Amino acid sequence: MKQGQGKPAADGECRESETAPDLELERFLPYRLSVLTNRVSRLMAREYESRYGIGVSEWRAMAVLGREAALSAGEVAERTSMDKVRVSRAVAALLHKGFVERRRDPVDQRVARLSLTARGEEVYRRVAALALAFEARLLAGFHAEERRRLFGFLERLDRRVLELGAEP
Amino acid sequence: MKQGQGKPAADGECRESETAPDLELERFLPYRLSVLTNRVSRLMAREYESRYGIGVSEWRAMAVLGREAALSAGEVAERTSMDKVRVSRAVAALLHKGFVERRRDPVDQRVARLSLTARGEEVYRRVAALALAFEARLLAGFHAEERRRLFGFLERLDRRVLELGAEP
DNA sequence: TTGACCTTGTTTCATGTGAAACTAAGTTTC
DNA sequence: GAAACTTAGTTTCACATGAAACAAGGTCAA
Repeated sequence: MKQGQGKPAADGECRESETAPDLELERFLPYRLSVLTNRVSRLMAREYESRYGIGVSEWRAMAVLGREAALSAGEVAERTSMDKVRVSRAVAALLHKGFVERRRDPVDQRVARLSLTARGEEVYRRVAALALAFEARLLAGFHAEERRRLFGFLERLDRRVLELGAEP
Repeated sequence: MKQGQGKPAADGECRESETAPDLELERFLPYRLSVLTNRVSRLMAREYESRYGIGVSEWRAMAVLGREAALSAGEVAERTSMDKVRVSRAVAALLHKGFVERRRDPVDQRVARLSLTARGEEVYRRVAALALAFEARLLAGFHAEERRRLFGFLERLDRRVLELGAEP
């Protein structure tokens, strides 16, 4: 099924810039990451979206507010790696659903202090449990050492991509 | 900066379902994958978008057509893990830009056989080279054994997520 | 050969996204 | 103390996404 009539890249000659780079998507890291990530996200989101009616952005905001209350929108953005627009919308939705409450910071009227409501806390606990269970199933075949290594790799790649993004 | 006033989860008691699961986004695999992937994709896409005016979907379609010509849209979808809507639009854009040509399959008039044009081939070669160079920079700190391990992990996770998605 | 069904690919529609413009509040400078 | 600047968060706009409806071709059975 492979190699319908691809480019075997001939052997000898190699006209001009016709180097025909050997790029196979299956072995290309950005592609593999993208496909895997989308599958993981979709599968997990499906669960809490259908059960609790919240999307990924909302869940991320709740996840940080569940551990640390009275954050500003900007702090939520930092901790979730989302931009401020996405946070703004996620928070608006959560306010509307009654999972988050907002009060203006008395010292600086521009910032809004965000916290989970009682209902929000409840949902947070459930979704957090769901999420951890999902992760556990995902990593079921990995023993402790492998998990460490996996996270180590992701950590290194993340640092690296930030470096590369900063340079040019 | 951490632990503004989070939930230290007390120590002894644990009312009702108040198990307060310990979910820290930084240590949560789906989140880590998502953030890393988005950074990688954005950074790389920026390069070829600005230079060659093609987006991620278009690039993926070209990547498979560059190795294997006369594919149907459905086959492109399979090989790129994109759905048929995305492929349809990517192909429409590539046709418009003159990077791809389409001819109806004489045997089955429903399917369209897609191939890169000469210009498409040229762009394919350049973007492929760009992509491979980018990947090389990304993996610069990984020696061969680590790369193998990394891809092995991704492979296992991918299989696992497909299993989990198929079950329920 | 005609009618029921399936398959390929496109279009519609409702939603999510982020860059840039914007509003409101705070700070600085002279 | 008021113009100039900065910062927090929202809104606008233009575009990407995917589920579902659709059109057009193909297959199968009676």
